[in-house]
Amino acid sequence: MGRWEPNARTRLEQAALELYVERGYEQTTVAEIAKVAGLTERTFFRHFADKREVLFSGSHVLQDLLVGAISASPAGTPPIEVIVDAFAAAGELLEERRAFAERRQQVVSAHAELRERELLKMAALSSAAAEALRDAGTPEPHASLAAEAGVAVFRVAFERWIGNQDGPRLPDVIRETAQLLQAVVAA
Amino acid sequence: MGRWEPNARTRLEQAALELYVERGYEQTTVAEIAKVAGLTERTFFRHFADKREVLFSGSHVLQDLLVGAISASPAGTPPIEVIVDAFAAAGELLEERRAFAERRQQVVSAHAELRERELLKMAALSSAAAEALRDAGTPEPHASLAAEAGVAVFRVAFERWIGNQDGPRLPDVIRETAQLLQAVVAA
DNA sequence: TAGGCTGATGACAGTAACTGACATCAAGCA
DNA sequence: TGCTTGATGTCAGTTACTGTCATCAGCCTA
Repeated sequence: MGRWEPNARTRLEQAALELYVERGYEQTTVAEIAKVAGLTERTFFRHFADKREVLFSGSHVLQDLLVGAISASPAGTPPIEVIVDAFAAAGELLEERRAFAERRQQVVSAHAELRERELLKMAALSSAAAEALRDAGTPEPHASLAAEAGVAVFRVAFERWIGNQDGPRLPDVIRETAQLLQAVVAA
Repeated sequence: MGRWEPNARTRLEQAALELYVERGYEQTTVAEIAKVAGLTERTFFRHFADKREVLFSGSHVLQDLLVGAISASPAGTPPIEVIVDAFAAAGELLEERRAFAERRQQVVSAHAELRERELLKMAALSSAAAEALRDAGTPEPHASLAAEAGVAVFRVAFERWIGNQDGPRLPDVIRETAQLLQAVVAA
């Protein structure tokens, strides 16, 4: 056994979500989170840049998944198709963690500070997707537009999915929403 | 003459932008901004919710313009057309304030905290646009999708416009970008 | 096996964003 | 003339976040 309990980072994440749910984000201090995790405030800030970031460690996983899917798509596929497929693949991950996603989303959407951070993560997702598209040969501004369109679809699809228990699976909602976007934009 | 110099709010905004440009956002304290404006830190926080917000008072003007344009559009117009026209109209405002917009954008894009806030304002713009579309009879999720598509177009168009001195006017860049989106999504 | 190095943590002091409570005082109104 | 109002100042307090130094188990190396 090591000198310290393992998984400090994970313990902090769990403690934070727990407390944010129980008593709200603003009413929770970082010192409390650290204490529940058996650590100190200073250690919290060694693992996370700020009080918000502790809820967003999963976003880089999503981003890697997205970029990987884009890079793996066969050359010559239209960018919008590449993007929608990639988001559908990433959506699979969330589908598998639906209970967690729901719990987390309830906290995030209740606090402007956290919504802000989520938007920043989405913007990062969009930038990364656009870069992956450019690497695959799509020029600007088409790459950015396809990436932004993908994020728009994801946003709307996610909201429909999260608010509709027992509804269709997220990847399917994403594909369906993409078709709707196509109709809306074409009109 | 009143008891205090008038336009406290405007003075704070100008002082803040000035200092953010000169020495950077993080290196500027709210106390310094207030001092330059001839006020105290406490008064700053009576006018603006936080250190970021002082750069974003213009966003509600943009939002009002956008919503007004949507509401004024003739019934029966396809939502995407309504949205693009509305953003083009809003773009006219920025075109007229290009020098200011450029200066301000240089500060905002240099600091993650400020980019975050800008994304929140964009999200608010999207929500307000979607609501205006719904009021005009467009059902969900079409209203949200059209609004998100509009924001996507605006984002890409704004970036192209700001980075291209002597290029076409913002409203024209917006319309052109909208056509590109249509092509990208249709593909 | 002794001794030094490393990396995660604790302890502690400090800065600055933000808030609540109360005081001030010119202008307008009764 | 006196009351109310609204924008401001003052001051004390909380908490997010940072810099710095100390600690110490496990590992590596001589």
